[in-house]
Amino acid sequence: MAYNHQEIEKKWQDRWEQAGIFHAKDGGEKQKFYCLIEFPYPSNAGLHIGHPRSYTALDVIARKRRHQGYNVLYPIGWDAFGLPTENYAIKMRRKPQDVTTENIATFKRQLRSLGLSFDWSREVNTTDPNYYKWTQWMFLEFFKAGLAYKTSQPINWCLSCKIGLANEEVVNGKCERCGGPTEKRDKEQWMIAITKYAERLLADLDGVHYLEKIKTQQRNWIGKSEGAEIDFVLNVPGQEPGKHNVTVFTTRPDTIFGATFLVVSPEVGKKWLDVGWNASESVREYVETSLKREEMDRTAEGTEKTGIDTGVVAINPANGKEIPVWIADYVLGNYGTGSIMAVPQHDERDRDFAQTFGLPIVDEPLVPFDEAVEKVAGRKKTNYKLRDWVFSRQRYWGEPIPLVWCEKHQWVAVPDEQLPVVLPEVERYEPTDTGESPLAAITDWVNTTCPTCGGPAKRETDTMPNWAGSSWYFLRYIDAHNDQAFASQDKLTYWMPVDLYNGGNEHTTLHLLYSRFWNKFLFDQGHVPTSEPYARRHSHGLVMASDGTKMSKSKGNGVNPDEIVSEYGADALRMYILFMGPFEEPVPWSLNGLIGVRRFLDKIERYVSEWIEVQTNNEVAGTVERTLKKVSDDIESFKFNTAVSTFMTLFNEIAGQSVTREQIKKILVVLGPFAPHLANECWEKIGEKGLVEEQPWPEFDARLLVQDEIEMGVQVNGKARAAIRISPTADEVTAKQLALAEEKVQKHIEGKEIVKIVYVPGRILNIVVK
RNA sequence: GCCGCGGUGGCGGAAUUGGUAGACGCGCAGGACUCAAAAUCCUGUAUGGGCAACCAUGUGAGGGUUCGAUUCCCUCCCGCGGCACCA
Repeated sequence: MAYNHQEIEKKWQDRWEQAGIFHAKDGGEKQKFYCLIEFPYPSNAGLHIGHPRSYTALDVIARKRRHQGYNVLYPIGWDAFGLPTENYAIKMRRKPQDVTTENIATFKRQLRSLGLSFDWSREVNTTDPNYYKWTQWMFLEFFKAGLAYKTSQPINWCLSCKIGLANEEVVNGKCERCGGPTEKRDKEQWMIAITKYAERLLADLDGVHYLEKIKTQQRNWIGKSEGAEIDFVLNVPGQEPGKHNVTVFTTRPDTIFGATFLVVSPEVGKKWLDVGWNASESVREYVETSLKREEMDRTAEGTEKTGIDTGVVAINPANGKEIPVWIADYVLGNYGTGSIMAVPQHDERDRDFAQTFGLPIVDEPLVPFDEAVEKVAGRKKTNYKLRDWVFSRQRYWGEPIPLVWCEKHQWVAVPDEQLPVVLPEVERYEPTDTGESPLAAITDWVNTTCPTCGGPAKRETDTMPNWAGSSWYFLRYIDAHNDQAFASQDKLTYWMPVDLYNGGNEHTTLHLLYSRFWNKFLFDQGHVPTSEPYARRHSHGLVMASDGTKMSKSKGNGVNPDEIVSEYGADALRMYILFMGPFEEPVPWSLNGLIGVRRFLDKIERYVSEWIEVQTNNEVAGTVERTLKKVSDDIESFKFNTAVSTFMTLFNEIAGQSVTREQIKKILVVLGPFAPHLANECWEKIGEKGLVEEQPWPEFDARLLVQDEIEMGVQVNGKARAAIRISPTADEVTAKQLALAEEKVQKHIEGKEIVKIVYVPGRILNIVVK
């Protein structure tokens, strides 16, 4: 018989709530443990079956820590600004505010049904003015520190979202959100100077405990490279020789003798033209067309190299030789100096180019790096691939940027006491093709007075990207209802840093990098106590559809968590999602797999129902202890799948016999983090009082962990031939005797000479014969 | 191209300071219970042969080290993720 999950899950969820046992205390004797999952984006699609993977895994850890006596903070909130909601609201002709409220209610109901041990009293919502007041305040801190600046620059413009994107949001030239094409547009944008922190973001990775692949990915993204800047004197036709020069960046100054031409990017070419370079018509045309080419097109794999000789000649400072200067779009305008010295002998791209255009390739000897730099009067220079963060969005559903433009005083920060600058509620907020934010049309709101001089002024109408609110939410959980500060210093000092943070790999170079930066900045301003926000970062794999492909709305191959919970129960979903495969890997969903886990839970329930207390059961004492230890260890190493299978093995072994009260209690406590509702139900069933959650994590009896007798393999010439029952500490003579007594062993050594016996106590005995 | 990870039954996956490969679950087959079904329980389930005791083969391919290799080394093939003309 199956147990009634709907009844018992509701029952225990209510009891937990009444007891308030998941509320973290801001201080006290206990050691703190701050456990964090990436807060969800409450889309109108509702909870995705993948969400519980991360949440239950950390729920298991959070619950275990509470048993172990920690003061655990496991909070939850909503990252609710953003495009999908806005687009949906536009389509439905509704207000994003209302849609968001509804979506959050749905998510909340769904998450609550899973029995996660969140501290709901600290719930945060990035779209709540009481929250974004502080997001705005922090932005102004960046502004006041000179790290936020407005500049006109080519940005990635998504044609269908009608929005400017950060570099990180453009994947293969396409919009990361909608997959649509992007183009370059010149636009005034607020930027935040994350590049000022490039070195620290890189160096401080050494001091945090992140999965190695996460560190590697961040390192690559920051892309540090050390080299030198070198000046080349130019001779421009029709101009006085030596009047101009060009600076190149290279990581290989040691190859400078092999430099046979220079290449400047079309962007640099444009600058030259702008200052009056009298170039040929074909050069102008090349610059024009390359600048129009989409990034994607320009950088795609296998793209034929294009370029044009400028007629300008440069002098190689190493050997005084004249070399031609070309313009080519394989050189990027926004990296290094936008110009390079081409060494076809040592660089594949330069060689390609040289071969395409018949430029010389010479093999010159290398000179030591430092010597080369000195000889040509170069300057050592470190460059990073990381770019400054495009912080403006021309959309409605985001935090207004709290700045005011005054003709006299230029950009002026809205004073603290006037924060938050509340997003005005309006009827129309569709994006515009002009690239202007919809807020620009609300003249009542836009027109204001300058905080400095009281004269007429206009509000900034761009909003922040949704990475803003998520860059600091972990700080707000610490003191979610504080209206004097984003959080009190005492509480921040108590809780920071986050001890364990789990989230998706897709955020490694976005949210994870942004929030590290944001926190470091706040640290420098004296607002937070730690330079790094997260002591440890782990990640989970996606839950795929049963055919191994990504779940998607259009394919209709998704799984609805509500249906699973109502039909099979939260405990079954929790335990299955942990069991389905290694936590860091993507794993396909299998309904049969889930049903199998549910069968196992029924088996537990049956076992406990039929349980009759016995005074001793030494038979299984070791098995029980080893299960507890293995499950404990597996939780620490994120091996939830084998933890679940260990429980299955245990129940297979104790089936048909009873265990003592102490034994069954320990089992239920350790089961608790995985299937908390059922564990409590069983706890009550065996006549125990209170909640499983109030029990200490069981201690293991080390003596019971050791088996006095094990089955050990016996090999002949490395091939398994028999197994003997033996003490794991038996001496070689005993082991040898037992092994040689085996019929199967005798058969294989008959008539042969024993050359050697390898005996590893408790592991193997190998008889080598010839 | 570069960086990282991986390749194990029909399927998801276990096992690595080198030590009986295939735990656990799914699926499948057979049986018990039942008038029957569901549920549950029991048995079997890498492959080939004997079709039972057993023998041989077997962790992407090929070499190597070792008493012993899924695990370490070399060469190669395939898949996944990230970066991608960053000089």
